[in-house]
Formats: sequence, C-alpha cells, structure tokens
Amino acid sequence: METLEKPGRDNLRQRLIDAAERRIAEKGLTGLKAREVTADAGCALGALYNAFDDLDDLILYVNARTLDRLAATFDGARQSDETAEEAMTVLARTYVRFALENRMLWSAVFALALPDGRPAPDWYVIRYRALIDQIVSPLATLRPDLSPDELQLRARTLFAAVHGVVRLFLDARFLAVPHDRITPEVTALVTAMTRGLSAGE
Amino acid sequence: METLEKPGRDNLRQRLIDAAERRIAEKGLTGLKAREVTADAGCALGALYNAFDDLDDLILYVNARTLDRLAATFDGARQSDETAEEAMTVLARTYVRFALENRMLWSAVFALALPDGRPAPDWYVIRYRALIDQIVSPLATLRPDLSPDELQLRARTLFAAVHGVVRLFLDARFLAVPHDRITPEVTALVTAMTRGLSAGE
DNA sequence: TCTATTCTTGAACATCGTTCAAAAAGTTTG
DNA sequence: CAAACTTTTTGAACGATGTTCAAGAATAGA
Repeated sequence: METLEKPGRDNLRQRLIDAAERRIAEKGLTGLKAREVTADAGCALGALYNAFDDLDDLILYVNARTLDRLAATFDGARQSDETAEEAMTVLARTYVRFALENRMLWSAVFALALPDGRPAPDWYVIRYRALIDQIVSPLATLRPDLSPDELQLRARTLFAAVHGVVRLFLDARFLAVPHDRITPEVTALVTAMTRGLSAGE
Repeated sequence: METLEKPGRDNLRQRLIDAAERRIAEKGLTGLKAREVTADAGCALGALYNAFDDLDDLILYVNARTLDRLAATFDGARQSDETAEEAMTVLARTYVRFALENRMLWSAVFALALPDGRPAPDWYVIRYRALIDQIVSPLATLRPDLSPDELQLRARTLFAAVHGVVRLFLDARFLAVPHDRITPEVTALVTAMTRGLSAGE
C-alpha cells in the first residue's frame, strides 16, 4: 500500500486484508476479531502483529480499499458533457448507491476511531482528499469567486452534509426511513446547496 | 426516566448516571468502564447490573440527559419575533455551539451503537423526536405545501446534514478545520437549503 | 554447512463486560 | 419480637478479546 509488497512469496498481508474485508462486509466492524481473521487467513494469531501494527492498522488498509472503490465508482459515473450542477447531483446519487451497496464496509470507514494521539497515515488521508477533489472540480465551476482554500472547505461541507444524511438514514437508529426516500432527500439537499451557492450567499 | 424513581432511599441509579456522565464528558464513550464507574458511584461491580440491564442501558440514560439539555438550549435560543429563516439559522448556530461545548457527551449520543436486534426504547426516541419537532416548526412556515409526513422527513434531512458537517469537522480525522470556520459553513448550508426550499425544488 | 536473520507460533497476560451464588439488608408475617 | 421471606449487594469467577513475547522453524548469506 505505502510500499510495494515483496513479490514471489505468498503474501500474508494480502490474505489478512482479504479476510478482514470479508469479515467486515459480513459482520461489520465490531464483528472483526483477531482470532477469526487470522484463522481465515490461515496463520497464527500472533502473525497478525508481525504483518500489521495492530487491528486498527489492518482496518485502515481495508478502508483504503473501500475509498479506492468509491473513487473509482465516482470516476465511472462522470459524463463528459454534463454541467456542473449535473455533476454534483450525479456524485450525490452515486454516493448514496455506493453506501447502500456497501453498507458495512462503508460504515467501517467512518466508524473506525483512532486513539487520540494517533493521526491517520498519509497514504490514507491522500485517498480521502482525492474524494474531496472530485467534488471541488464541479464546485469550482459553480463558484469561480472562491479561493482554492475556500473551495476545499466548501467541498468538505457538501460531502459532510450528504454523508450525514445518508448515515443517519441508514443507521435508522431512531426511525426507519424507506431506502427509496434517501436519494430524493439527498438530491434536494444538493440542489438547494448548488442553487444557493451559485446565487451567492 | 421511564418511571419515577422511588424517593427516600439513596438512589443508586442516579449516582451511576452521574458518574457515567462525568466519565464520558472527560474520557469519551470508550473511556467508560464498568469497574471505574461503579467505583466512582461507590458500589460493587455487580450492582451496576442490578440497576441497569447493561452498560449500553446506562449510557442511554446519560445520552437522554444530553438530548434534554440540547432541547432546553434550543428553547432558550428561540426569539419570539424571529422569522422562520432566522429561526433556522439560530437553531443551526446553537447546535454547533452545543456540540463544541459538550464534545464528548454529544459524540456519545451518536457513537452508541446498539446491537442489531435492539431498538432504542420509546422514552429515548421521544427525545430525539422532540428535537426534530423544533426544526419542523419553522420549516412548516417555509414550506406550507409539504404534508406533516414530508415535513418530518425534510426536517430530519436538515438535521442530519448539519449534524454531518459538525461531526466530520469536529472529528478532524482527515484534516483539521479551525473551529471558527464551522459556524459559517453550517450557516451557509442552512441558508442555501432554506432558500432552495422556499423557492421550491 | 554453519551462522545470522527473519518469520511464525501459540501460550500467557491484561483488560474488558457480564454472571451468579452467597451474604447482607430490608420487609412482611405470625 | 422473632422468624420467614424478599430484595439488594457483593466480589470472585467466567468468557471473550487485543496484544505480547520467548522459543522454535524457516530462510538467507557466508
């Protein structure tokens, strides 16, 4: 991930990431256990701590994969002839669909809480930034008056807002919402913000 | 909470809730340990499971308190002569400030993940609904065309969007954002949505 | 082949939430 | 008031879990 794996030898790291990804996809982040994942990968319990710093480190690699897949899905959803407004709503719809189709893995990206003094590594943050950049692109067209710095901030606001809606609706902790109502709500949100933005504040 | 506590006798439940609230406010939800909280409350470890179903149950009572305080803060922030747009931005600003001033306790409300088959009890959901209703009120003025059902849904979208922005910015997992930039972003979000809404979709 | 390095192993440890049988305290009854 | 019953409290014990580490196995280099 951050360095190329040594080829030739059977790669324990990849097997562990694969096994962890399967477990998380099936049982969620809390369903990931060191003993189970090492059994799945066919190695001893302690081998995990030779290949990774700890469980959180392993999870970071699974999450990086998920972020990469989401970024690729974004890329595939873009149309060459779309307006900036269209690009924005397409991204939002794509995000909702991806979240629905990858519920557990997608939740894991945001459920992982690193301990206080432990920042996410650079190779991980890069992936998050790449996602934001895909929002910055159409947003820059809509708001040529904003500085690069302000665009970054506003794109993050948009992402966080959409993310918040999808998350709270999917959790359904408080009151369940039918899934087919999520996309209209998110679209309304993005449309409103796009209009509001293009009209100036 | 759901029933009145028997008065007169020294109330273990209240002592446990107090101790848990202090622990969470200081160390966060993951910093809450059964052994520590019972030591703080001055009882044996097992007594916790006499007073509450389990730790999650205890946390629910702490979270209910936080929700009550947030609702009271909302009440205090409302002005009698404000427009619906003003009411909406006041609520958003109040929400941001409350989240900043009660970081750990506020995070705990949304970090608590009940096991799959375990819904939040009614006396808890009621508090969340009361919060949404405070948003529905000004929203109903802005959108008299929406049915009560649609108002509920849209109010939840607004809440979730604001919540998502505050949460992702406060976590600062990916890139730190200065706190004084949060309120302007949230205000821009709410303003945009309010305008978009009042202009129709 | 011998040595040094690296990888692998799984028992052991520490920390959790949770249970439960027994003791203590409180309440009702005869 | 005493005895029987109920409720509460206790903390040792259990099982699950992440992590460590000394010893053994495998591999690479001389």
